[in-house]
Amino acid sequence: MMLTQRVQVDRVFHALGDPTRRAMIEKLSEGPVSVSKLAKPLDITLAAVVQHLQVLERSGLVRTEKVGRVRTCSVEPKGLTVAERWIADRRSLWEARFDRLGKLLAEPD
Amino acid sequence: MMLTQRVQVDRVFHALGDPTRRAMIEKLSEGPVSVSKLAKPLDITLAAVVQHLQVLERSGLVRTEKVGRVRTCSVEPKGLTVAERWIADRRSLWEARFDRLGKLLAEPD
DNA sequence: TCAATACTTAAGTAATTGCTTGACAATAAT
DNA sequence: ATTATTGTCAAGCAATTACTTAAGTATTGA
Repeated sequence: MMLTQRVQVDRVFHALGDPTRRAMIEKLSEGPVSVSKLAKPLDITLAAVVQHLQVLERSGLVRTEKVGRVRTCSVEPKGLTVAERWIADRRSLWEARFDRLGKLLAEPD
Repeated sequence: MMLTQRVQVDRVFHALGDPTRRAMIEKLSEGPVSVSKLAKPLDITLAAVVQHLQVLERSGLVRTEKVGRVRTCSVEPKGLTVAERWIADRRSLWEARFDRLGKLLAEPD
């Protein structure tokens, strides 16, 4: 199912907006870990971590897979790409503006 | 005044976490505008826009200057760089992991 | 000078969010 | 078979956040 870009951007930036969730992504960038190992350094309950994990999964930033009783979490590179592209798009817009401004100053009427 | 990176990252991603604030940045990417012009398409009150603007300014994503009675807002490129770098750092970490995994698979003990 | 414009500020409200507790299910270890 | 581990789910609470209203200030225009 192909979600609109807008909704994807909304979810990704909302997910990245919370410092605990970013800390989780930072940890996962080093490699996949189980939910409880992910929770250990976070001084919140496991239940809270699971809730953050749901937000991260729905955003596409994290992928999880359960085998036996342990769920293993890992970063989903494509998720971060959504955020990267949004930022790059903004940058290209103001850079284009900056270029036009430069030309205008260089070649005054 | 040199803020710690962590606080900057917190503020930037918190600011980007709200869809209205992103819409404001999208508009500002096209060029500087006054507060009231920025507010026009946003179907919230001017006061609410000013509050979002304060968040954006404190995050370093937006810069404003008041001349006469009109405050002109523009994007601050350096702000987006903070977010870009955080993402790039995550990416480099899991790419390094991916490389090690590749070598491990290519040259089995 | 009087009115309109362009914000600003403070206070309060409503919605969202992050978190906890407690009960539960499934799997693994002894 | 019990017991411990690992995670899930639902309900509710507390803090934060987004927003509004209402009153005010400073600047510009007629």
